[in-house]
Amino acid sequence: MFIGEYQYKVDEKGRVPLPPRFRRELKEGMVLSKGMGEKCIAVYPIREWKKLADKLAEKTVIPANLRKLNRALFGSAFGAAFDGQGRIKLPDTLRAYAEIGDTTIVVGANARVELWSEEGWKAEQTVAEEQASQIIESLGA
Amino acid sequence: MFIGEYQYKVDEKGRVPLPPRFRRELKEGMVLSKGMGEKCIAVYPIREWKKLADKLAEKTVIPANLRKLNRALFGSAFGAAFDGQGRIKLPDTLRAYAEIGDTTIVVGANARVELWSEEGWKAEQTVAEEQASQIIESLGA
DNA sequence: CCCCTTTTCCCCACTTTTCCCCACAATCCT
DNA sequence: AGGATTGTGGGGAAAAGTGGGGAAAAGGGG
Repeated sequence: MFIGEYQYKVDEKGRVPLPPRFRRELKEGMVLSKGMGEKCIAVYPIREWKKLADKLAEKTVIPANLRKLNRALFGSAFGAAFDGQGRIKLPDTLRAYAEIGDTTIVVGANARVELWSEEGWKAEQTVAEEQASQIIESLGA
Repeated sequence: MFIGEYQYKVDEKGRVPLPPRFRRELKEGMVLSKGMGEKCIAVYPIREWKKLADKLAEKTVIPANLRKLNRALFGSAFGAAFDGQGRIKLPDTLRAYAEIGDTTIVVGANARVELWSEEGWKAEQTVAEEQASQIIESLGA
């Protein structure tokens, strides 16, 4: 389970360190892809990625919108691994898609990790909180 | 069950002691997150947090608002544990969110604990009292 | 086909931050 | 009043963030 919010610099070579707390779950490898619907980079542990891929493969009848999702997911996917310092390299295409400059916000989102630009994360946050309080109360917490 | 209201100092390193009475229930670990809707920090015993997380994980759905909830909840959540002196460290993002300076009010709220700024707690209290009297009367108490 | 240029990747080193432990002072309970 | 527990502060060791240099690989031109 990934939780927390961290800010890191992206160096001129496009490298980003991930929080040490996240590294254990990602050590076996990870897949980067476009965030579904949002302007962010999604980071899946290799195991979670496979589960996701299997779920999509099961559906023999594929509605058009799912087919689009398929293309967006797999077409934009890159494998990644840590260097000796716990950093990964962001592919230029994904970095441009998420509009990440020389700083990024790393966000734990349960089964996956997300990388945001500062501006994008701020905007997302304000929208999310209002809905969150309502749903939580409906869960009885 | 957490009850009572206590005032503590936040030292320059962002550490806060929790009331000794609370420590037994939190000894196995805790999760800090934004008090959804209110400007405070919510502290859940690890067991309570997992119950909440499981309820969300059940829903394999993809709706955008649930995705956003995931982000708001898990993104603002941080694991925490006591140091040798019964203190925890407040993450900077949460501390800023709750506008907690060098003093905080620790409030027992049944299944969870809440950390407030002095001003925020005062304001919340006056509002809460009015509503409480109404609700109690409606219960015939 | 070879060599030179450019890029990528890996490793090293410095600086900063974090975490853990110790110590003093005030308070509570007996 | 005495002892134990708790609030508060600070120092030191360990880990993490950041940047840069050099070797290996890839690409292009002679």
